[in-house]
Amino acid sequence: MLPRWELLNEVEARGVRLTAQSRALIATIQETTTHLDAASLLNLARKRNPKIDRATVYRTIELLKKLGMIDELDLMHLNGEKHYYEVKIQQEHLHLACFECGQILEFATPVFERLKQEIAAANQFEIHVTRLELGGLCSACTAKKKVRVQ
Amino acid sequence: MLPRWELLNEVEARGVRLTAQSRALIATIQETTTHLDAASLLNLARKRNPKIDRATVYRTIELLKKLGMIDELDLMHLNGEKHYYEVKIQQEHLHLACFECGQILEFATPVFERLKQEIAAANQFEIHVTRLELGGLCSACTAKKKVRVQ
DNA sequence: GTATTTGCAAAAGCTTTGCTGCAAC
DNA sequence: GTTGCAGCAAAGCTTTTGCAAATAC
Repeated sequence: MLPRWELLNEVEARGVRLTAQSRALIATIQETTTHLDAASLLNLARKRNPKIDRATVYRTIELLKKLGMIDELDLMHLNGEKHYYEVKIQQEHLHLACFECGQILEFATPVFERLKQEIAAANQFEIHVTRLELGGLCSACTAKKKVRVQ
Repeated sequence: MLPRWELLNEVEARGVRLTAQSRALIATIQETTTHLDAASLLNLARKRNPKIDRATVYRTIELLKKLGMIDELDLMHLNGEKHYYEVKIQQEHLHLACFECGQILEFATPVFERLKQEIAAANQFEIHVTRLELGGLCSACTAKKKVRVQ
């Protein structure tokens, strides 16, 4: 795993004061390695602090987004319109969503970095956030499909 | 402008029967060059056929998506959670969304094609849909920011 | 004591769905 | 006469917001 933000330390290092609730939420995001949506995050964080409210979840997510410490994903809207969150890691990566089995693959390559540089240069665009998502069939589901066709 | 689907012809060529309503909707999508959301599409299409309903808009969009003739965009959710639609063109391109002025830039480059090939090969993934969106500041807004800072 | 942040509940925004009736062949 | 699509209205899902009460310092 590539280096991720140490969320709690980083946030407080920036002078933001945290309450018990947002601390529980941030700790939950930190230790969870799957892609969390707001509802799942709420459920998990309530194990640490049962009185957390939905509104606090969204407000904490908003904070972490503003600080640039988490990324918001759509994951091709495979399961409705909700958003997913992940701690930013140093190396930008992309998400492959399988329409068949719902699996999410992550992939990083230097070509992506180069592409970003080209985009920024060609358009004089200052890139803050990147979201590259691809939908299709993972290798397992492609294989299954071929069997079916034969 | 790169070649786009001739939506009406193409859809009917695939044996789909269209009603006056979906025909009006598809014609509207065809001739509109900006990124349309469902509500704007409805408003525009009603000029051709005033009795179109919202549900028909969504059902027609669904059809075109399934046929792979339009792409669905989020445009970094600059204006809420709605989706935007555009007729697919042969060359894949990406969208740059300016957080400051809301402008959407489009950009195409062979590097993106190469990246997709690499992704497909490395993951044995059959890519059906691609969504690359970048958020940040366009050149004008970057310039303004610099002036302010000086 | 003052300034924030929370919880609650309600609203908002966008999309989907069930059902009845209309339309197409 | 069947089959299916449209319109309508309601519901659904996720996110946002206003406000009074609670919390942090």
